[in-house]
Amino acid sequence: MHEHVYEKLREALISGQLEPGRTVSVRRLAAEFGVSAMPAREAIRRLVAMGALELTDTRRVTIAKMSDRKFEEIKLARLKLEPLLAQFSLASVDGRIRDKKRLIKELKDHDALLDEAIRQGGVTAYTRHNSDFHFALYKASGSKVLLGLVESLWLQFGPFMRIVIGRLGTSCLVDDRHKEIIEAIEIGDSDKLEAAVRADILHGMDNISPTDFKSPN
Amino acid sequence: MHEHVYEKLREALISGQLEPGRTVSVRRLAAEFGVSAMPAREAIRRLVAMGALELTDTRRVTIAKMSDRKFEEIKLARLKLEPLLAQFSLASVDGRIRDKKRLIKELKDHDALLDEAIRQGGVTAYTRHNSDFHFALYKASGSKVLLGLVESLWLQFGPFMRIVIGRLGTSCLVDDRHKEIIEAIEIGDSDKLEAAVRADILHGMDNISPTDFKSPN
DNA sequence: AACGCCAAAGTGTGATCACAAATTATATGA
DNA sequence: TCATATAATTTGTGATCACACTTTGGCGTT
Repeated sequence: MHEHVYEKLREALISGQLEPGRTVSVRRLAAEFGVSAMPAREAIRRLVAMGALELTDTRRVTIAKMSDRKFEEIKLARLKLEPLLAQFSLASVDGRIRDKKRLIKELKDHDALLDEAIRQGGVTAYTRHNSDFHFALYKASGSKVLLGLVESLWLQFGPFMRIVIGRLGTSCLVDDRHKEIIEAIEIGDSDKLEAAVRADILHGMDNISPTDFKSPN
Repeated sequence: MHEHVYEKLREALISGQLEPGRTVSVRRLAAEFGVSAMPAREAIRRLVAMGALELTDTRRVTIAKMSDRKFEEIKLARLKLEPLLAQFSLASVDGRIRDKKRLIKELKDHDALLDEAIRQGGVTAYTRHNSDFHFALYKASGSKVLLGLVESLWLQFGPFMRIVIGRLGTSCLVDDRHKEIIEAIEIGDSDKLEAAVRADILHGMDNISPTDFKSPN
C-alpha cells in the first residue's frame, strides 16, 4: 500500500507535476491518497533517500531544488551511465528477435505520443512520455543496479525540467535524437546508439541554466 | 534518532559486519538499539531504497546478496563515477592549500590505519578504513549527487566484499594504489589521479567472482 | 500602513496496538 | 527415525495517539 503511494508520487515527480521548493507533508499526502499517515511516511522517506525530496533545516520535507552545481553533476552522471545502459539493452535484445521487435515497437509508440505532445504543447504529456521512452529503453538491459542509479538521477531533475520546459515551451524539443536511437537499435549499431543517447541527453540539458529558472521565492 | 540507527546500520553494512542473506527484522534492530520500532523501520526502509537491503517475496528484509551480473554492474559504475569524483576533489582543494594539506593528512592517516589492518589481518578494520579513505577523498569534492550514487554502490557491495576478504585473507590487498592516489593529489596531477583510482578499483574487484563465494544456504 | 506578537493550526517523529501472514518450534503420527 | 501437522512465536504493516516544534493567520499597537 505504501508501494502504491510511492509509485504515484514517484511518477508525479519524474513527470514534473510538483514544482521544486513546494513542501510535502505526511498528513496532506496521506489524506490525498485516502490512507493513514504510515504509508505516506514510508513513501516520503524512500524518496528522500533517493534525493528526490529534501529535508529542510527544520525537518520539513520539500521537493528538491536545483542549483547550477547539481545540474552539472546530474548531466555528467547521466552521460556516464545512460549511454552505457542503452548499449546493454541493445546487447540484451540483440539475437532475441522477438524481444528486439517488441522493444522497438514500444519505443516507437512512446516516441509517437511524445511527438504529439510536443506538437500540442502538452508539457506534462511530454515529460511523461519522454521518461517512458528512456526507461523502456533502459529497462530492457536488465541491469538493475545501473537502472537504480539512473532512476535516482531522473527523480532529482524531473521536477526542475518540467518548470524549464513549461517556460521555454515544447518547441525547443522537436529535434531530439529518439529516431536515431531507434534506428541504431534496429541496425544493431552499438557505437551509433551510444552517440545518439549522448546527443539526446546533451540536447535536453545543454543551454539550460538553473540560475535562470529559480523557484519564485 | 532514526538518523542514528541508519548511520550505525549503514556503517555496519559498508564495513561488511553483516553477512549477505541474513534477515534483518524491525523489532530485533529496534531492540538492539534500545529504541522503538519506528526509527528501525525508517532506517531499514531507507537502506532498502538505496539497494543495500532487499525485500524477499514474502516482504522479509535481508542483506542483499551478490550475483555475477550485479558485481559487474557495480564495478562498471564505480569505474565510471569514482575516478571522476576523485578528480573533482583534487580540483576543489587545488589552490586552497590549507584544505589540500588537511585532505592529504586525513588520507595518510586512514591509509596508515589501513596498512596496519592489512598487516594484522583485521578484516573488519580493513573494510572500515578502506571506506573511510575513499569517502574522505570523495567528500572533498562537494559533489553531493555523485557522492550519493557512489554511496549507494558501496552499500551494495560492502557486505559481500567483507565475506570475500574474510576468505582470501588481507594479504592479497597489500598493493593497493592509495599511495599513488595521495601522491597524485600532492603533485596536482589529475590524469595520474584518475588512473590511480581506476587501478585501485580494479585491483580490489578483479579476480573475484561472486559465484565462488555464495552465501551458505 | 507597517510592524510585531500571539494564538491556532499544522508538522515531524517516536511510541504503541492490532492483525494477518509467515516462520519456527513442538508434538504427533507412522 | 523421519515426515507431517499443529501450535507458538516472530514478523511486516497499517492505524492512532502524544508531544514538541514550526508555520501561519490575524489582531493589535505604534
